[in-house]
Amino acid sequence: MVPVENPVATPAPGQKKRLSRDVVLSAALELVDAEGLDALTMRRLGQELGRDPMSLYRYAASRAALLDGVSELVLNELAIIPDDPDWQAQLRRIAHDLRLLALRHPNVVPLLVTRPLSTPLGLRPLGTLRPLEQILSLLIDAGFNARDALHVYRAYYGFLYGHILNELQEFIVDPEENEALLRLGLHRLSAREFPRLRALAPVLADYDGAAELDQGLSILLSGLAARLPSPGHPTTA
Amino acid sequence: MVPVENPVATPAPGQKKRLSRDVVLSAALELVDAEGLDALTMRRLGQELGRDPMSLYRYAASRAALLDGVSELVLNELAIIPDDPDWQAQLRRIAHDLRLLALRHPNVVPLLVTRPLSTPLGLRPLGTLRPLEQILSLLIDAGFNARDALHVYRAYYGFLYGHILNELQEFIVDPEENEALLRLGLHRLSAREFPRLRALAPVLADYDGAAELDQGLSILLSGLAARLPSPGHPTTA
DNA sequence: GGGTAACGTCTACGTTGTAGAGAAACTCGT
DNA sequence: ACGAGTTTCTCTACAACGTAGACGTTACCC
Repeated sequence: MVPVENPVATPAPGQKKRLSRDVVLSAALELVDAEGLDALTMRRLGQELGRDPMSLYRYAASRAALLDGVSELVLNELAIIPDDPDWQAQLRRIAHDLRLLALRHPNVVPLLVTRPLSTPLGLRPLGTLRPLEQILSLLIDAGFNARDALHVYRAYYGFLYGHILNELQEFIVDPEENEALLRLGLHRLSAREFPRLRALAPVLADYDGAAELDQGLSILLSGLAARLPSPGHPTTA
Repeated sequence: MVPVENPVATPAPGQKKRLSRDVVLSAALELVDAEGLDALTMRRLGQELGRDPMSLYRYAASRAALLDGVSELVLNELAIIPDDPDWQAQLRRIAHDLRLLALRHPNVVPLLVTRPLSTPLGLRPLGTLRPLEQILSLLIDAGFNARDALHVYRAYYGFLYGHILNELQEFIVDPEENEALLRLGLHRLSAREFPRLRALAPVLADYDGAAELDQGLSILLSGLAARLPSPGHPTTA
């Protein structure tokens, strides 16, 4: 009998096949999703893949590069269709998509947010620059000039990231507990120094992130549209 | 001769006086400002203070707690005067203050942004909750009901943090280099895949963060004011 | 002084990222 | 089918890290 394609048939899923960048990054993402960023060590990831930790360096030059890879992988889940002429609707959709993505991978958000701070724009993983490029394209195609497109992008992405950070911060600690003060750990706060916060406990506890995001977007997008030469009529600049 | 207040006069600055939480945190902040977050290790900080690393544990229970302490220290630089009835002006001022603070301590921003993600609201260092409480106070005193105040706060802080992250990301790499494409490292990008980004190099290079922040705030604040029952006339809810 | 508590140091352990040398497995021309 | 050449993976080792626990040292109070 000739050897089969996969020489050692490993019934247990994902044990000993050939490695690849995607396999490594996916495993890394899985680990981060399941146990948080700190759990992602080279040794642990190696163990998860049934491989020597050192083998990983073939697919990511360092731990930092591995983290970048994970960011990239996650951002690839975001689809941007640059053909839609209705830029506001498109930006709205993308915002909600990104929000859901963040909720799906909350442990990755710190990466998305902080890694770019230590990497100059041009040296970032391409996957993380693609959304930027595509949104610029979208806006320019919709009639903005390049400079204005950049302004819109900045206000938009700034607000979007801000919202996501905000929402993730307010995650409930102990869903078992149903007294809001306790659930958020607010009982520790002195009632004299933090009366407002304590009083807001119930409101804090039921946070509708999607609605809040949408309202903010409405304000921002209509404000931007009003303030800039409306797309389709390239006026000044 | 009675012993003086400071028993051992150490002429060399900052060598051997008694430690204290403030001394430790300040040294930590200095180190982070100068060399980045990774440079802040217990051993290194100990060395910086001329002390055994272990002594630090008297003043911060762990490295994580030390980081929280640094966040707190930085946020204490932010002054909020809760008496101003002109909430928009006040929020504007605070936003610009926080922006400058972030530019002064760019290496601390990742802390400000990510630490809260791993700490439930109520368990955060008090110093980091105080701004929240004070801004809520400000808004409520200005006439908002509690629920609306929270909405305003969220939109505002979300946008503010988003802007700060955005601005810090676009920091120039090599100020010596004066060709924008090169300065931002954008020359690495394929002209086919990233035409928009590359074309925007000169615009990216001269980023007026303060102006951009201010415009965004204008949009947001006036939008919020228009959308909510105007302060002074507590209507619904 | 002497007792007590706070402060600081020492030593030691387990874990981390990763350099460097080598073994093992795959690929391909013949 | 086979050996050369390349790619992939493993082994060993090291310096640096966070921190537990026991111990010495200093400051303070009556």
